[in-house]
Amino acid sequence: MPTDKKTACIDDLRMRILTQDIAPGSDLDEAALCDRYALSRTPMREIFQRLAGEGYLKLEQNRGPKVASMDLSVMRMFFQTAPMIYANVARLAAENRRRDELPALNALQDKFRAATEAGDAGQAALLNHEFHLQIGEMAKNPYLLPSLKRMLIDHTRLSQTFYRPASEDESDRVHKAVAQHDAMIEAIEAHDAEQAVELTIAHWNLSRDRLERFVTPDPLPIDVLDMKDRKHAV
Amino acid sequence: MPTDKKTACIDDLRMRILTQDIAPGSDLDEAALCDRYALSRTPMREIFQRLAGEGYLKLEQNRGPKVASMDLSVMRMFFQTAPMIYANVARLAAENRRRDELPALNALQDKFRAATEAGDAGQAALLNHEFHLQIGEMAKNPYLLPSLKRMLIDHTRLSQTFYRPASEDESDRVHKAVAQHDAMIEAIEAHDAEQAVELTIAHWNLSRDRLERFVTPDPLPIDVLDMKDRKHAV
DNA sequence: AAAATACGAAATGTATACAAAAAGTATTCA
DNA sequence: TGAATACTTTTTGTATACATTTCGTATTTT
Repeated sequence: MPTDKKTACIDDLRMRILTQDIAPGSDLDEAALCDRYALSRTPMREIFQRLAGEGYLKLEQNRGPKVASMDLSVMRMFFQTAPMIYANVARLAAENRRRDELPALNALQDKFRAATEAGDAGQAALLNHEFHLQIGEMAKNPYLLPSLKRMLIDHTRLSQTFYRPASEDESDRVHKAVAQHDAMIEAIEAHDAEQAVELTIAHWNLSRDRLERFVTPDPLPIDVLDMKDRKHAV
Repeated sequence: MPTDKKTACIDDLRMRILTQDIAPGSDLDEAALCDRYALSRTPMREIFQRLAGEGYLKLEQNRGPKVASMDLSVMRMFFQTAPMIYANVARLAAENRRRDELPALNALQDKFRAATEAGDAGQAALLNHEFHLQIGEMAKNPYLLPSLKRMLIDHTRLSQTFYRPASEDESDRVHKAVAQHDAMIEAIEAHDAEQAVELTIAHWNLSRDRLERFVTPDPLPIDVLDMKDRKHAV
């Protein structure tokens, strides 16, 4: 079945972008990717269109696809908008979830917990992504879902360091995040919208500082950079 | 330049979907559209992918594209979510608008007013769409924009009757909507976020009742429909 | 006659050849 | 040497042929 090859390619590209294996802002080489995934140009270009629609890529006339960038001006909006989207999605998920959707959420949480305990940071970030995406699906709101998905792309890319705790304090943060997921599942299962919102805000506050630090790293020493390199560094 | 043909096709399809010239839920005939717009299948399929990404179409494996449907369960979410998205976009637009973006907004409002005065309902609805889209662009928030765009698709499709006032009372509504646009421009120009939010809520409240009535039309007489036709009618 | 199967026609998906545009390179001319 | 231009190569866009899947129809079988 050749279509599996195509979805496998899409999933792999998404994963590589989320883990920053393919860096924000970098160009994609159509021919190379066709080669790598054993697809011809036509389906590969359809994949680019799809990923662009989801916000992973940016397409322009007569040039190759670019991975969505994460400049500082956009990041400001990220931190401003995230709590609103996440909280409202959580509320709707608690209100509208179906019983048969809960096992999938629990399964993701189990895998997520295992990844954090195993210290597999990349996998933990991806499973956290899927966990919140599943909550998004349970909200049953086709208008908010695209915004949530775009937020989660950048959130996951930013959080690549979150699950690789450097200190005791940061390790404690990860444990707290896992516990918050458990509590969120409970609230959603109990149709407790207010609790789900409260937990989501707490969850956001827990990660915000860590994410912000990743956005604004220590500036490079300016004097050793000429103008050209400096432009690149920003 | 053959690319103009392509963007013209996209724009025309968007327009036809927004005006319900192509009905929600209906299937698109690839071959017929290739014929109509004088494009071969490859660019036409890229167009389908793009429009699907924007929420105009829905694509499934091995079947033709379908225009996004507007079932009642989705409409419930529409009315629940719209004020939040619109209000937040308006706030951000007032905060972040650039001076050089105001002329475009004013130009759209002029055309919009002219369309309402000329009684061109379809054009008025489309220009109202563009007006709010322009506000969305001015908000500079790539996370909210996709949600706004999806809301506006359904909003515009629902509002097809709004600008075709059947009574004196409804005509008054249209005048009020035009005046609210003027006030919103003023608030955005003055960087008055609170006022922009307040006006947006009022604008929403003005149209909500009218839209809701369009969602739940009088049911068709059931006894003259057999099962097959009934399925079609819903 | 009703259900099941098999066949054919239409559609959807993919590969590839060709066309147009952009980018890179070398050559010319000052 | 350096800027400008022409040429070549590479990349991007489009058309079309072919493969695969789906759907409608007719035939077979009970």
